[in-house]
Amino acid sequence: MPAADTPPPAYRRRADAERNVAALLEAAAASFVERGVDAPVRDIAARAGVGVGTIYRHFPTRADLVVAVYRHQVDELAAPAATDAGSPSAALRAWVDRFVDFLVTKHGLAAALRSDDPAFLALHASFLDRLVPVCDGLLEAAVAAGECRPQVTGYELMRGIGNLCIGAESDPRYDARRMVEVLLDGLRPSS
Amino acid sequence: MPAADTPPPAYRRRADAERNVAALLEAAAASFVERGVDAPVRDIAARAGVGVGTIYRHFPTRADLVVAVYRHQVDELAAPAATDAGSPSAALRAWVDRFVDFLVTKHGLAAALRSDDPAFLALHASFLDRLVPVCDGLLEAAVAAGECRPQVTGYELMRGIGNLCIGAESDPRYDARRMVEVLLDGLRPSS
DNA sequence: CTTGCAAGCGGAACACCGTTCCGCTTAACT
DNA sequence: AGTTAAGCGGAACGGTGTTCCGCTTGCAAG
Repeated sequence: MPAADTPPPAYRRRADAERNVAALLEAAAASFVERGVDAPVRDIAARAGVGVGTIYRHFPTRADLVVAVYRHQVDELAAPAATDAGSPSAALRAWVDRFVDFLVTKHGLAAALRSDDPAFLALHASFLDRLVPVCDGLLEAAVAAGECRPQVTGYELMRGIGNLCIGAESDPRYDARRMVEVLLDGLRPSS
Repeated sequence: MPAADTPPPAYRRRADAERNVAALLEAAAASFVERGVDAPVRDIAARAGVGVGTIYRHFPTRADLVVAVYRHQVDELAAPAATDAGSPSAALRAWVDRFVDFLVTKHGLAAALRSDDPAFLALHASFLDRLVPVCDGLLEAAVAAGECRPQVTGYELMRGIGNLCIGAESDPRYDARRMVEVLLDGLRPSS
């Protein structure tokens, strides 16, 4: 499975291949916006002006494509917060807000993270490997400061937040942000 | 769309049809356990010893089949609690526990409730119509007693709980029950 | 018991999807 | 210009949901 995004891949890729990968990433991003991360392979290929075989050559599994499309945004989530939040729990809340913003704007991504479809398996691994340590660090700091009860692990918290974001984009009566807030409130030490 | 479960359907159904409906319900229930509520139509039909056309005749949409299979359990959830819980918030918690138990033991049902697949549309309506009033009543009582903050609607709470149950059956590191507990804790009045 | 009819049935057929595979094209280096 | 293999396209396959229509059969009337 090729890196598919990092500019210097050890030994050069052919120029047309490079072009196709770029076109595919752009086409996939557009299709994901319009039809969600389950957008049909053929649609993406057609939009990029390539055959379906070309998709599978560069992105053997759907997860590879999704990861590549959202690589930069995940990088930003994995990076330390730009501004100081004042307290460990405020820092946790700020990060969770960013995470929710990311998920809520991606059709079907939150659901894909919970899918047992083998094509999405690598997605769990990739996203969680990157983000769970961040979440865990923030959570443990808040716990150490006595601002959170140690009820859940960082992993569980991320999964719970991800779950609360599922379907939010198509249900005007459901406010994922508020639900996540309530979940975090549930971690506050009892009076 | 036939009632498919109530014994007296106004004008009698043919005896073989009645047998087939019963066989289908049994086959579907078994398939749902083994392969989840997305079990292939052909599998269910084969198991019941009927053709696929027969499924669609009695259950035009997958939602109809799912609703029929779980009808009794939903009825129980819609019925008032058998025992007095002591306080409105304890009653809410008890009911939520039952709801979670129901969802967690059904492969893919929680996810189906969030699916935007048109075949599942009627599922949202049916389940929510039955259960949201119950949840709303319990929640409002708890709010009135000052045991819950009025942060969310009964609808949102049910959606949130349902979401927290997605994928729980296949992830040993994730405890849906505990997450739901935390969510409910988030509704307690702040110290 | 025979007959007529429509409810009901089966499964072929169709549309769509992910995925694989292989013969052809073409970039890149000599 | 020649050589080579990386890369490409899209036909083909298997699995799905869904529709459709000719045949079967329960059932009631004669």
